[in-house]
Amino acid sequence: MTARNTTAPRRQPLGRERIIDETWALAADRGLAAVTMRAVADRLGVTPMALYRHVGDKQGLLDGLVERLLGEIRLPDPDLPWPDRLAQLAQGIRAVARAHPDLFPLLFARSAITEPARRPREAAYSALREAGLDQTHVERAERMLSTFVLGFASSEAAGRFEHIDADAEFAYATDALRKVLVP
Amino acid sequence: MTARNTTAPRRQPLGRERIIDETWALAADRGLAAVTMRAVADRLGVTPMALYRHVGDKQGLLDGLVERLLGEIRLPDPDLPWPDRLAQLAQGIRAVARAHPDLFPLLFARSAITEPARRPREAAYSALREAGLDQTHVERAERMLSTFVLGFASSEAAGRFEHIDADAEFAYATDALRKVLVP
DNA sequence: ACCTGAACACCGTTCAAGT
DNA sequence: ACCTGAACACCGTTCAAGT
Repeated sequence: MTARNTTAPRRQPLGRERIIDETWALAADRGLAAVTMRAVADRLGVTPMALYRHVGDKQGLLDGLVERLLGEIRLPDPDLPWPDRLAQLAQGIRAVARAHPDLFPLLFARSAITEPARRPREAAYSALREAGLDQTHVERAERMLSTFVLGFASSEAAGRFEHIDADAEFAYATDALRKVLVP
Repeated sequence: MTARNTTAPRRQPLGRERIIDETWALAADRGLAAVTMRAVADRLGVTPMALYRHVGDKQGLLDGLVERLLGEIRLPDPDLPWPDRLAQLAQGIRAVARAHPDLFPLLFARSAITEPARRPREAAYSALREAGLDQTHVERAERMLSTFVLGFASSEAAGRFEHIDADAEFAYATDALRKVLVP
């Protein structure tokens, strides 16, 4: 509420990177609801209006969070056999959902086609190609797997699998799905 | 913006049912973003404060929308064989997602355990029991199927499967999933 | 080019008061 | 019991102005 950074006014120049950094930090310690143009500006010791030049608008701020969220997904070790790579990627996505339960739903609204979603998707493609699928089947299998994994992770983050052995169930289901998609 | 219903002041008594009716209508023709305590009150010719006694708070309004959303799911014809019942239920869920794309994500945040989610879930249970699964496997299969169907429907509503034959892909994936879950 | 100040048109919610 | 009026503490965003 009171002005911040009055003793240390603008060390670095403002810019998208620094704004998203602070947005991410704010979301991490106060939750998604606390992410407002005003609050982010406050943390940067700047007027809300100053942000508009760099991030467009509020949605631009959220896009920044989606980017970071996707960047947080640990990519699988490329030396592992392909089934392990798929499993590791899926676990990486679940881990992000658990670490950022309130941010995770943002992935459902705007994801997939955007650039930052490419790296995890390519990791899945690579594993599925190595499994022997041709390109059309690789793409379809990736869509079905990611749909299930995102759905599962969202459900988990929302507490839908509260009293259930989610680890066992997830392992079982992804294994079964994989067997169907990769005959 | 201007006062409504000034010529026809409060015909019926205010109450949760009537409030949620109007909320649903508002969401249908102006979108989820237009659903505010003030706008709903305005449509009812009443002060925003009047709503609090009946719906608790803003979240109570959204819970009402979730109820209606679940109520919109067409339940399968009980005379059909179980695989068709499952398919019909899944299509019913997709249909709701397509009819209310901006409301549908609400289902992910708060669903499953709540009472209004019971009817579609019971329909799935019934089909899976008829397929010969015991109760533990019925519940697990339902969780996995609903996770996939909700994820697929959300993705579709968000436009993730824009240039893809979603019908074919959905049929293929749910069929495959069913074969795995119901051996 | 980049930031500020003031303003506009909103929000959800509390609280005391009216009937 | 049920609703209102006024107020509080916020929002995102526009616009003209400053440097």
